[in-house]
Amino acid sequence: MNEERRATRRQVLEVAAQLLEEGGSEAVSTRAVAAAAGVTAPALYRMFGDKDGLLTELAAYGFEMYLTEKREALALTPDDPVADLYRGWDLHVDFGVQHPAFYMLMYGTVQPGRRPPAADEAHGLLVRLLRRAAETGRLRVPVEQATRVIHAATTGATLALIGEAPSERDLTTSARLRDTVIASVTTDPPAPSESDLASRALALDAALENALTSGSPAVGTEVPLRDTETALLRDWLQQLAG
Amino acid sequence: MNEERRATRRQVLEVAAQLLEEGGSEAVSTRAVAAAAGVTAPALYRMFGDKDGLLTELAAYGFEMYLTEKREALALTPDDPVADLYRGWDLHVDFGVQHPAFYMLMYGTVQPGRRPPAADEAHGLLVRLLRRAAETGRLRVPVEQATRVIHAATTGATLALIGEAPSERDLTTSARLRDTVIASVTTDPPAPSESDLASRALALDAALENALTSGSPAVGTEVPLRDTETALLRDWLQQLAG
DNA sequence: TGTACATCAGTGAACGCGCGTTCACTGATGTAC
DNA sequence: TGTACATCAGTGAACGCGCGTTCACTGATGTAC
Repeated sequence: MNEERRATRRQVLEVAAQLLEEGGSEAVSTRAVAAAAGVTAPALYRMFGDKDGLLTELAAYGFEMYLTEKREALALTPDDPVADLYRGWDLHVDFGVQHPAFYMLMYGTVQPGRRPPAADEAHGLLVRLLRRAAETGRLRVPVEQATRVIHAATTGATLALIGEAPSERDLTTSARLRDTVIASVTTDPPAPSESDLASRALALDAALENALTSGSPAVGTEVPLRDTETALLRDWLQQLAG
Repeated sequence: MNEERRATRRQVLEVAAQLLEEGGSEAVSTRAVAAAAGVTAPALYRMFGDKDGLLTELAAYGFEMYLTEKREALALTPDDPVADLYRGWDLHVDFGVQHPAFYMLMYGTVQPGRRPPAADEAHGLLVRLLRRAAETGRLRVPVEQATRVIHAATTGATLALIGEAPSERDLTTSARLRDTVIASVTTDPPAPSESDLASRALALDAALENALTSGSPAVGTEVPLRDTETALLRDWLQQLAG
């Protein structure tokens, strides 16, 4: 009954999630989870290996919850990737405020240099958004830099909100920071007449990146240059962008 | 021997600080601190009340350390408060990177709506800096708003840096965010010819705030209006600023 | 179709540990006469 | 100056607890003949 086992596992995670939301990360002990889920301790160890395994899966569960909650809102705007950046910011902050304990499990830095994998997935989501913006020439700086800046600012805004008592929370701080930061890495839609060297170089670079990393080359995605030539070209593009 | 007791207390805090820096907050248990400091458990309880008392004093000790480290760098620039904002940002981030465990004790949100008092003191430092900027007409938004935005962005940048492995840390992210955010709340030095309504209104408001809250009125700091008049005036100033 | 065996998720019970905290007591210091 | 007493920081030892984890075992399920 593989099916049944997966259901039990799922239920254990739901119970753990509830404990986390109600009592913070301290409330999530192997014993508390096992007891609340009506499961014996060794059964839990068989499922998740050890406590760390449980927490990792719990973080993944939280990320899945995030995606489920925001599914429809996450639909991409066809021709305005920058608008998606604004929406992405708000969804991120909103999730953090709604689920502070989960957010801290996913984004709270426990040890220097160690990030939970769920945060990586969320990071990937942001990178995809920014790559799309770069492809349409809306990015003023390289994707990597934009990612770092937006990530730092978003988590800062969210954690600051979480740290405040619910009564004195002020969402305009997040909105203000959002507008400032996103504006600083994006450009207005380029008018056909004007030639913005930097953003066009970045747009081409993003397209190259995409073509090189995507598995199966579709029409228009083959790079007809040699590897060394491509590398040199991308180096020049970076220079034009800088 | 009150002197001696204070020295012991100090030494216990130093030992606790060392444990914190080496092993993170988990390493700071009452037993571990007592043992490492060569003190019995009840002695430690007599000194700090309970574990929470110890942690609170430890956070305060960390803030004191911050001030000591940065003492000379914190000297204010006489006529450019905005430059001080830049410097303050860098000092903050630098401290966080140098002392991640302390930083997380001081700024890491443990429970929603609860902030350690040491963070309040650091917050006060920022408010003072911004009030000075407002007084010279260099602020584009009210002090309160500027504080929130800068605080969120600074902690976000610092925590992001701490979360990265030391090898892949990139200080330009912090610098970029710093420039963007500070520029968004400040203005260039006002030229005498142009009359920037908003920033002048804010400058007057900041001066009023100062005059009202400072204990002993010095020359030029008395407010000759009635309370209700002052309140109305400040309301108008806020409107002009908005 | 029936029996013998292997696999393995789950059980009941316990392991040792480090934790925060507190007990009854000691012994040094300061104070009053 | 000397004695009696009060104060109180510090001692040695223990409290009970919840923790992560593991033991030997059961019993249901699936597989081979």
